[in-house]
Amino acid sequence: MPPWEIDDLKNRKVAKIVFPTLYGAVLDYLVPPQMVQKLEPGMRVMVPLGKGNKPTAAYCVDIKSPPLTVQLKPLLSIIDDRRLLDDKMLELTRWIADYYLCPFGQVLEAVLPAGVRSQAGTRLTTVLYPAPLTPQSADAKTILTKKQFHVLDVLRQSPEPLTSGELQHAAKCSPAPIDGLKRLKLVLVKTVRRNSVSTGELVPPPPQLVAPLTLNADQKRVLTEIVSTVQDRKHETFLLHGITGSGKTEVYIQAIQEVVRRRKQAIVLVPEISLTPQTVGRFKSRFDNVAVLHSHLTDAERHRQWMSIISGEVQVVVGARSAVFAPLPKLGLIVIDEEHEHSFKQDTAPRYHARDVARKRAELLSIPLILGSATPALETYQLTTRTLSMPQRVKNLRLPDVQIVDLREEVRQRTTRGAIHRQLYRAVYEALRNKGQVILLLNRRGFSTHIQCPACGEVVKCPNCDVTLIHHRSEEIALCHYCDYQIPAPARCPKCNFLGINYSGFGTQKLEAEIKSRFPDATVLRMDTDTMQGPGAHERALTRFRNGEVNILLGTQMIAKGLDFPNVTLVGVINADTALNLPDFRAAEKTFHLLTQVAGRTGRGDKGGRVIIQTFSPDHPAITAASKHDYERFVKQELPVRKSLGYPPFSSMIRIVVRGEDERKTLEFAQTLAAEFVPQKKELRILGPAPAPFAKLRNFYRFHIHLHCPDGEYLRETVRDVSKELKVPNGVQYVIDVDPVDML
DNA sequence: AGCACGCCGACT
DNA sequence: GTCGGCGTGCTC
Repeated sequence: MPPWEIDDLKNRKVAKIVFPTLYGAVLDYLVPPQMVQKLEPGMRVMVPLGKGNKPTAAYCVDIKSPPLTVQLKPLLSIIDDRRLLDDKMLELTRWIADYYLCPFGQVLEAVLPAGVRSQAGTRLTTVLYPAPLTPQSADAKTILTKKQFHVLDVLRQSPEPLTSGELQHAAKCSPAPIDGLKRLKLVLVKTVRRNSVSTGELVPPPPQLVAPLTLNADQKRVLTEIVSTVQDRKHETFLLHGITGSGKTEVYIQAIQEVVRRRKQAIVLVPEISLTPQTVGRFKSRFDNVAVLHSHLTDAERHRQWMSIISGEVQVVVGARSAVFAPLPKLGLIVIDEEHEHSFKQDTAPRYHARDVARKRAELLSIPLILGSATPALETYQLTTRTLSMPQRVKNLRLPDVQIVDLREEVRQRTTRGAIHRQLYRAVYEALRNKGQVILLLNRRGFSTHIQCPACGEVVKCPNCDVTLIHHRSEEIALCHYCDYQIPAPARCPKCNFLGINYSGFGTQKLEAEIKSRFPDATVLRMDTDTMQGPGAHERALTRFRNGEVNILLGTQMIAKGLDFPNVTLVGVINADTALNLPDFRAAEKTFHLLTQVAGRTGRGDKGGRVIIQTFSPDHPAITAASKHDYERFVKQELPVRKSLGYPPFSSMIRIVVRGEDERKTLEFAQTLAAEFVPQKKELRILGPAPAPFAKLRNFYRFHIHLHCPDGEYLRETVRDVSKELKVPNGVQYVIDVDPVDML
């Protein structure tokens, strides 16, 4: 090979390319010389793929010098004119793919919103611009007609290239003179990407900023600790353990203000349900430029927000789970509010937990992370070294008194046939008489939750999902809450045709009916997935409640979180046991969280507040601890249980769900898969395969395998190795869930 | 994940 | 003889 060719090869670059689909592979492509200058990692490119060299969009994740020998295909073109992911984000996505055992490309697709990938709200347009002055063009100019001269002048005056239409409008001419100028090469064309909807320089009016609130002693102490870490420019994960109503949000805001003063930026993650105008408004009233990322944005809006964020205009991003990927160029702090919420775990691949991704991102950037909660997840409690406590409510408000009602006793004495027993009834009555508002929690929607034939015992179930159908009285249907299968509510037993089929069990619809009949003068509002359809429904309902138009608010767990209404003097839990008896090792923790959170909705005004919990398990540690607002006590009871059973936070866990329409084939594969892990040693424990708690869902049979190991890296490595070699039979799929939060 | 290649049944 | 069934294996 002649030396100049070797030299030529040496100067070539190889792009490492990752595909959106394509099993985890990273492929090498040659960067053509004219693209070497422009291409950077974190841009997307078009590359030829496969024998047909089909042009395919993919991600450039790295650029290297090539080995001299290998034959590589050259890439075709560059899609993006700026980097979508910087080095740290690429490192973060690589970590996610590695940790959550999913293909790199899939992570990249999840990190970049669809609207950004499609460049929604922009379109390719052909624009005209004047040719630079040359001797030839000066010559050509002498033969121009008057009209052509005018048109060229107009285009020269324009600061931006114009489309043909725009130029015709500006120069008041037909296309003819423009065509003439194009022929003379005095006007040139190019294709650019433009906003398809002119945003009309949408500069919002600067917000009326509100002054900081005065902090109490606890808040000041906590803020000082956080601020000192911000100054140190190093990573630290803080657990901000503040009881409900202790003023965590104000601490976040003032910590972020410190960050903004240092010309850095912040992300605040909240559960989607908290992304109400109320919460968002608090941030917007304190910072000049807040971007809100919620699930109701259109692709074009999200794209515009994202561009605004990556350009550095935005100080604070407030958003749900995926906002952890917001591309702030000078990120200085991440806050996760209500960090124990399960909605921070994504339930489709990549199954990442925003809390753990945030921790990694904060580590990579050497910035602090604040995890805030009144009821921290046990993982967080156990694994966080810097805990900041705020054990007092603001304005010295007291936590409400909690009374436990033993339902076994009530049922034995047959005091009522309804859902509201004596003590709760009396408490509601008194609260209403004293002009207070009431919140009632019942974690089941629908009317009756159980339809059973007393003659033959048949229970009406979903044929696709093997769960009981729920009676919805408004539409007189029996509905599956998992796949939406529905039938008209049966009057006869579908099996034996007996006419007196029984409807039993309480859902929110039935509770609403009971309240209306027993408190006919009160205004009742029901909040559950059925009544809260459509954007803004949630907020409208809460506004009515806040304005006092509603006396009693009842609903599922969506009413338990974050609401701050001073006039709520009573919270009633209709049945605390619904979550307690689920086959999930976190059942007790979930129950404790729910009860503590809902109890915190009262006692936020000067009227005080009380809580009544109806339960069949009045002695259960989760319930007694919640009734005393005693987090430490719950933790001390629960951690030893987790330890003895080898559950998180004392071990890492991976759940594998195998599903398929053929029950035998599915089980066989699950058994084969589980057997692959048996020869593994160390402290790796294998449970299953066993039928998943929802053994059949949407016509798929489901089996799960649980793997536990104190050494999480070893566990992931093992599963990675096994799944690499695995061949999966047709009609069977499996899902790997690292650090699962949902065990159903 | 797609998409090609490949090797065996029912059709013009 | 051909169209097409979906099993298996590759994609720089």
